[in-house]
Amino acid sequence: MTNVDIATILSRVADLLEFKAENTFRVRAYRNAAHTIGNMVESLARLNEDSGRSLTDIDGIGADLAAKIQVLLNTGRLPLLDELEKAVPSGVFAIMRVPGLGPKKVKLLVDQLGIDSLEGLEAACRAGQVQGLKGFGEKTQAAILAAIAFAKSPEHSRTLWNDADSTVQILLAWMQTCPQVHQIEAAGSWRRGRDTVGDIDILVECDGTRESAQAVMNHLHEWSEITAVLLSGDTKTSVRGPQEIQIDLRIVEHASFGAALQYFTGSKEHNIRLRSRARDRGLTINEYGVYRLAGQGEGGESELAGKVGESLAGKTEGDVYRAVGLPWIPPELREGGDEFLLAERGKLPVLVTLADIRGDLHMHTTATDGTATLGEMTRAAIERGLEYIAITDHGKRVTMAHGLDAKHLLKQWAEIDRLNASLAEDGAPSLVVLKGIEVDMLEKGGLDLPDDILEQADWVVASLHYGQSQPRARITERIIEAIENPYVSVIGHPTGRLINRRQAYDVDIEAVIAAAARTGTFLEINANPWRLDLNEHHAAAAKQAGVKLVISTDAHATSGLGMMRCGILQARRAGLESRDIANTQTLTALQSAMKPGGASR
DNA sequence: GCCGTTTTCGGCCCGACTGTTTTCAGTCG
Repeated sequence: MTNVDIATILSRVADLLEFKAENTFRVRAYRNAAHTIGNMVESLARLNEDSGRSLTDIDGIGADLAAKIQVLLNTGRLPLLDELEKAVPSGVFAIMRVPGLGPKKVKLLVDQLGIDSLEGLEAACRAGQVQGLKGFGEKTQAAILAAIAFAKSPEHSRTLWNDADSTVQILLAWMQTCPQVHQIEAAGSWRRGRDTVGDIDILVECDGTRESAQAVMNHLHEWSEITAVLLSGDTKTSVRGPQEIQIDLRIVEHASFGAALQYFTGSKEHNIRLRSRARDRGLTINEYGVYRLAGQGEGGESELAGKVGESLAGKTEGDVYRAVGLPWIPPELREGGDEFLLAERGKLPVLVTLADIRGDLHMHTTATDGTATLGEMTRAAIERGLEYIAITDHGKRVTMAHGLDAKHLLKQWAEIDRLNASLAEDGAPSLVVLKGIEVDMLEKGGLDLPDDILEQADWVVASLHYGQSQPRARITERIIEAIENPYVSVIGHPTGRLINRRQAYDVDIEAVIAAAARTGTFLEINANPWRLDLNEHHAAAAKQAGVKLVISTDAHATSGLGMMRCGILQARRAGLESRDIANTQTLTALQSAMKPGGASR
């Protein structure tokens, strides 16, 4: 039973409890636990074997959940889940996912109309049976039909960060042409740098009059890319934009901009913790500012039940965090994990930035499946201000990409020698090109090029492209064998996931990290927006184990070098600092940090 | 169901928008 299995079961329990209209805080407890466990790298099964840590040491897991997880680990089943599933029709899950339908409304539909599937719900709406129910009217019934149709149409997976970013930039440019917009920021998961983005959240400051707010919202509605206005009130509107992505716009005044940016950036879990912290201090935080709780101030009683008096903070995010005794927390860390502990102790990491990066150590050319020549990639790297790059075309196993055999590889390396010589002609070279290769871990074990060739390389990326459906133990064994090869510098995209397209292969990532730590092998954060592999949780675990990471673009064209920023965001979400990343170092420092026996000794 | 130098019981983030309502519940983020 893996962490993900356990998280899935706890999450299902939460869904079922929610449907049964159980205590919302009980539901939240199950969801929190599922969220925490799903993101943990350390396996619960193993944690259990070690007597060092117990389940209740995990934040949000108390005696009851610990006992239930123990039962799951021992038997693979959870009696509570079995019991709940007997009582609730299975189609309820699909119905609960229809936007606009929550537990209360779904329960009414099930109890009153006996609906137990999405199809049943659609039929009932068409027959006009829904609009008679208490709390349901004509509009609700129509909205449900529209929501079902939307849910059925194309795919509604989350958008890759890089794609969402394109939309964000165009949208911001459009909104800035509106004279009533004083200040504008994109927030939400885009600002937190998540690998995928669910919807785009935009925050606008205007002068606070109703007319200005309406003008700003109208301006968004008039954007040519808008296909539907989902809702529109006094300070908030939601629309459907390019590729059906939802855009939420919120309008506030100057004095509230920081508080609103904090609120709108999230995550939800982070905000719940921040606001709880405020409560502990006799304060309350909303998107308008920080206020003293009623009855807590020294200035006498107030008629208001909640906040009293003037806002104590709100112009900037820093003010809001300061009001609860914390330093400003970078958006990438705001996931409701250990960021509060770190902030409180003054131990927040100084996160790596794009400007820290000196080299790019994974890219392809026309020699295999790239679209730019060696010379073109080199020029593009110089234009980006890089100090060194490694050319890492595919080894021969990747036949689809015309992978290089030893003869062709040596020919490319001779060409690189000549290129480096010409770059150094006028004194100090502006850029050094490393002779690299991306070797493949073969299905039967071993690599697709012999050691006596790899020995001559400056930089060796080892990746697994084939035999991805082999069992966990076999895949893990292949990767560890590569890690133990003295000439392998780094493991490329270590889990093989392609976001929204392909699951990661089944690998014991803890064992891979341990082997990398033991041998001094680097692990890659592949900056390609589809990959972002290692993910933030794995990268954080690698750092914890003392492994150095390399952020590489895996560029197949000159434009691909620009994806470095996506890898940087991922590294920042993992809490990585410049010193945790090998390619923030000078080439000399990088080469002396490479593992003993490595090619560049 | 979790959690605690104010609490081991009684709290648990907070507000906008909509639709169906004669004042608010449900949903969402």
